[in-house]
Amino acid sequence: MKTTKRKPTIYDIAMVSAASPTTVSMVLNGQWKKHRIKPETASHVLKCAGELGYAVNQKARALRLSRSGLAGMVLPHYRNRFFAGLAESFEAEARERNLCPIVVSTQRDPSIEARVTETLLAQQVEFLFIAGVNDPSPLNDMCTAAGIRCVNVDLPGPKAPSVISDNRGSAMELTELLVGKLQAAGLPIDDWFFFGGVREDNSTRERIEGFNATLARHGVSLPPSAFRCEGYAPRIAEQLLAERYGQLGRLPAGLFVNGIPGLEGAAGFLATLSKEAWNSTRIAAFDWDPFAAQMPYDVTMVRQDVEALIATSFALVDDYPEGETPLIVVPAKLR
Amino acid sequence: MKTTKRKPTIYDIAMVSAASPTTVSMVLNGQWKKHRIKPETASHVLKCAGELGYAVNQKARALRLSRSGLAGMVLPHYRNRFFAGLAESFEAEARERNLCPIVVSTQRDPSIEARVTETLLAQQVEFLFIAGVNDPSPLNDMCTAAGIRCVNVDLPGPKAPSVISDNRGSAMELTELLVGKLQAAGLPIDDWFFFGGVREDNSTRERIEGFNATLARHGVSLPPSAFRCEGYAPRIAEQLLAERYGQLGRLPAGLFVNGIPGLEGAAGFLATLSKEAWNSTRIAAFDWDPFAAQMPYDVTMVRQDVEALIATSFALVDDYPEGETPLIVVPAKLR
DNA sequence: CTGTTAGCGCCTTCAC
DNA sequence: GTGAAGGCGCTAACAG
Repeated sequence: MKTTKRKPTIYDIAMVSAASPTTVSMVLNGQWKKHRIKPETASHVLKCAGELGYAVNQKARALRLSRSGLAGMVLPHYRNRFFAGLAESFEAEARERNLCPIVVSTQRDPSIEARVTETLLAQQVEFLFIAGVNDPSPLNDMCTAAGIRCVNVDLPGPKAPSVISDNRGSAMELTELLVGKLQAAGLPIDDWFFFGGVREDNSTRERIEGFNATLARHGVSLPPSAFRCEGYAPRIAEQLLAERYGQLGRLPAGLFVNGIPGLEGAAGFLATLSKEAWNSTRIAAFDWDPFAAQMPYDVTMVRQDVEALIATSFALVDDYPEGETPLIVVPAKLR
Repeated sequence: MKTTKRKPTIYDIAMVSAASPTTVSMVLNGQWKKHRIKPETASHVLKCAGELGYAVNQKARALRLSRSGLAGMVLPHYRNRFFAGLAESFEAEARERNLCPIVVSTQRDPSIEARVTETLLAQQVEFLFIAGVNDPSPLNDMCTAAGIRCVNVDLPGPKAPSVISDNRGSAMELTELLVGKLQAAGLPIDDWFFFGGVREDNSTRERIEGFNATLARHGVSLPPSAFRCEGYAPRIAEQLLAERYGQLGRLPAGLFVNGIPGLEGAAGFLATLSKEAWNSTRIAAFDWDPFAAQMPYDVTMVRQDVEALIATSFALVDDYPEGETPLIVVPAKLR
């Protein structure tokens, strides 16, 4: 076994195969047909390359072609099915296009978001997808400054094209479904608690709007106290729900959990209750989790269509609306 | 706002700041102190760089220095807390070292595993961590052929240094704990079903050994029929459990679920049962999931120490045991 | 059909 | 203190 320290280059292959570097390069790129290189030469070169264990140095190729072959994506973390799905769809689609996916998590920390974006841009990624950050605009600015295309995924921003889920529509559908369940169970339809997420976030705002719109159609209007959106941490949701329970002396009939981390927290509190308590409530949640679906209480979740989100984003970078920042809305699915 | 197509280079900065490319390079690398460049020159260069929105081209730097600044990791997916945790710990640690993390998922598909590894090697990653693949050895060979260090994370292999969780020890602890719970509840300690995972996998083998060893200490020996390890898919686990339930007409007293996807499937079947059924069983599982922890039945999970796994792996690439392939075992935590 | 040449953007000796 | 020159590995004109 050769234990050469240095990796073989096309010059090594040229040496061994007694061809010129150019010939080797063309053969390796499969362009030898076009340049009418003798098949025997080609196969000989290929054989030598194989024996040397040659692999292109993408760095050098990238420098020469000024195409890195890298596709970048930033997202907050992988700890739930939504972001995990985004990451996996992104990777699959990138591979499909012979790009190397680089996805990096930011923990929703603006300073990490900036650093990561900088790193990715320095690596000359061919485009950047931005998901679940605090505010996409500064990152969008960094990209345009570097002349790199970017698209905001699932959170809109004025500085770049955005692809988002139909949060408003899904919230309406979900609420409608829950109202039906409450009525069927003989439970009141005007006794709700909406919690989790961040009020300023577009998705939260849209979901609240959809929720309210559907309730309004049923003649229900909720007081501000029925809404508590104070962050993504499960712990917060758990406390908020416990607090609400303390105030009412029971669970609200309808629980609208804005975000799966919130449901995680809520589950912690619900686990302390009895079956009777569970029977008197119906739960709606964004997004979807396989374990949550097996809980002993009634919970209906919305699964965002991550494949569509990613596919649409890729279509967008292919056909980039230079200068414009359209907002594309993708429907979600109910579970 | 400048909308130059081409990204600025150090030559652009040299032009604007009226210094030479060398000076610019040294300033940008923070080596100007060492080269006794005038502070005013330095700050002026820095200012110009900022105004131009300059960012180093890592491709070019990598080519020149033959250091890519990239750290690679492959894993099967992000859909559970174990792999999500591995990915996030890896990223954090890589960032700590000013490396750009590239983690790619393979869906446990050997052909994707090979392709991904090839891609990562072509990108000149400085080292590669390999987790949750089918068989690490071919990938290890690719790495050594390319002269790139690699370490197997949580699955050992003879071709590279490996860092794994103490599956045997944790399984023993977990089993001991479950036996205690069964005894306390007046349930039999010789009525078990062990399912999920893949028999050939090292982790499964180790867990079975630990499980059996602890039971043996309690004078219990299980028939082969008590073990069913036929894959990682939740669906399979669900079927196996349902089947076993059908055979016995009830749940086994002790359920040992090998892998969180298995628990996901098991949850699906358990959800169809009554509270009485739940009360007559105690569940043990690898690994940990926040929702599973809130289930209405008794489940004890092992949380693998992903931070330690990653930290140990990084230590290993720093101080690489050239030629040797040690096996380092890291303890896990019970929950 | 194949070889020569000139960079891609950056860093690092070595002169001045 | 600063600048000039060469080359990392690869590719795409051009010449032969």
